[in-house]
Amino acid sequence: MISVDGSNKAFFERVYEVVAQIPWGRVTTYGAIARYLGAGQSARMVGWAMNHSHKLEIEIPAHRVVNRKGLLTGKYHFGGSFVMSELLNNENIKVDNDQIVNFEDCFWDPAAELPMPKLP
DNA sequence: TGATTGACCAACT
DNA sequence: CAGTTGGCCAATC
Repeated sequence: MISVDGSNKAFFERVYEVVAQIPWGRVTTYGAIARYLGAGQSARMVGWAMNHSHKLEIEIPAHRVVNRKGLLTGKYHFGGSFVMSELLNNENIKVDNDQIVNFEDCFWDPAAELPMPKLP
C-alpha cells in the first residue's frame, strides 16, 4: 500500500480540496483543476465531482468553478436560478449573460498558485 | 452486468 | 471558420 500525500484520496476528494481553496474573488476552470490533479484526469471528472458535491454534506463553492470560456455551465444545477450569478457578483466578479466578463482577470490557476503535488 | 451519460476540452474535418 | 467527434473515468439506469 503506497501512501502518498493525499494521493490515497479519491480524485473528487482532491477536487473539493482545490475548489475549497479558491481565493475570494477568483474563479477557476474544470480543465485547470483536472490538469492540476494530473494529465490523466479529464475535466468531466471534475464536473462530475461537482455534480455530486450537492449530495454530499460538504459545501463547495462551485460557483467559482466555470468552464473554459468562463461560462456558468452549472448554473442550472444550483437550483436553476440566478443564484450562481448573484454569488459571483457578490465576490466582485462581473457576470454577463451567465458568462464572466473579466474572466481572465479573476482566473485562478491552481497549478500555478498551489504547489504541485508530488508525483512519483 | 452492459450500455449510456456527464457542471468538459482539444483536435480534426 | 465552424461543426463534429474522440477521449477521459466513474456513476447511474
